[in-house]
Amino acid sequence: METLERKQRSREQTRAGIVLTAKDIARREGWQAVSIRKIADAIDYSAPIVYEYFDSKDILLDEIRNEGFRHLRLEYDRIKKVYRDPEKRLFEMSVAQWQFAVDQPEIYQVMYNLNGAFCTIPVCDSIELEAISSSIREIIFSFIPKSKESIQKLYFEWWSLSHGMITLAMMLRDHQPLEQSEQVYRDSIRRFVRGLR
Amino acid sequence: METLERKQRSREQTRAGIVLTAKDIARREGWQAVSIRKIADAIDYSAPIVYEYFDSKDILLDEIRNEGFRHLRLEYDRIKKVYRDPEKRLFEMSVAQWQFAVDQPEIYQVMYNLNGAFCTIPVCDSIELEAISSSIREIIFSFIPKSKESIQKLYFEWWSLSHGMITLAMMLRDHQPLEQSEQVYRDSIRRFVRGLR
DNA sequence: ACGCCGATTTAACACTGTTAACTTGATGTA
DNA sequence: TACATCAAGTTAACAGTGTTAAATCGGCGT
Repeated sequence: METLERKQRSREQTRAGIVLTAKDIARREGWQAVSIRKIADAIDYSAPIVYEYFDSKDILLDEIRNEGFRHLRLEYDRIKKVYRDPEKRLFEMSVAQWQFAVDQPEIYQVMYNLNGAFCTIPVCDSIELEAISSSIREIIFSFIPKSKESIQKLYFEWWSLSHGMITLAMMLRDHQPLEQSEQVYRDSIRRFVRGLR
Repeated sequence: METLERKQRSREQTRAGIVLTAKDIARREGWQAVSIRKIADAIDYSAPIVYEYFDSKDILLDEIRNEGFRHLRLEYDRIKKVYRDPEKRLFEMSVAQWQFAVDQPEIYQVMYNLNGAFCTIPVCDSIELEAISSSIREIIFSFIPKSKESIQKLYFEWWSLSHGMITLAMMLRDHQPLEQSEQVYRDSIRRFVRGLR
């Protein structure tokens, strides 16, 4: 008989396969084209098998979303290790967020329910998101120690600026080249960070 | 026999009814809950009737989206008539955009494919959007006459700031009261407008 | 009375998420 | 060897989706 670990390993492999193909379909055809049956076909199983790994499509999407936030958090941790200057840190984190959205747009979409991606589980409940949030707030605090409310306000401003530019840059990508948008993004973030001083 | 106008009037009424119920369902249950059959039921017709007025769901959504942009443009025109100072104009237009998104979130959602709303017709192809865009760019130009590229850059910055704050404020509404977000919005827009000077 | 025409509906197709019921093959036991 | 058990996986079904072709039905003119 096969050992229990062996079974578990194969379980984790098919689980990973489900997540992978979901992202793959989303990347190529958009999230509205992602269906359980299509995923099942791709991993050579029938549809109900997918439900052995994820209780619902919603939960699958939530998993992918949190995977995205986790990835971003790891990037942030890496940046925090490399740079000590809070200004540099915040700038590099912003750039990392841009790069993430450009490299894996389908993940960014499911994180914020953009462009046909739709997960009913509230984003704000995500622990991963909370980790990211406090990570950024911490840095802002580290160079202007103010009240919780002021930090929250500044964090909201930073997030809005970054998120707004990313989503609009995606939307206008045929109308305004991404490199140009990125330049504006970097300038704006730099100005924002300077403004914190 | 009924006159042709009479027929046309009733046609336009049911057409308006379709649009109205679509928005109504979206407002109460979200865009992912809007279906042709549900709309048809609400206006006491069978599903195929809807297709007499809109060739596809996509086109219906596009209509609603453009209605939204048109509404916003009218607001902008009104503001331009009331105020002469470009700074005041841009500020009031920004506030109008905020108010619009708060009052009719379902429209704002379909305009930008947010939260389950999904229309495959590219937003950028909308003439109404173009009208709005040039309206804003015109104002920015009116107090800093620069090159087309610079104006486009500033417009992109303004739009990102506004759109980013609106979408995140919606997302965080349970976590951070809308009134507070609006205050931050007004402050940020004011700063942006000042910065143009 | 008949035929036409336009308005409207029914029925169908290929999908969707999701679940219950079934098959199938391998294993352990008498 | 024969039988029971059990897990893995499949089929089939339900209610819903967008969309379209075919059928119905009522009123009008001839």
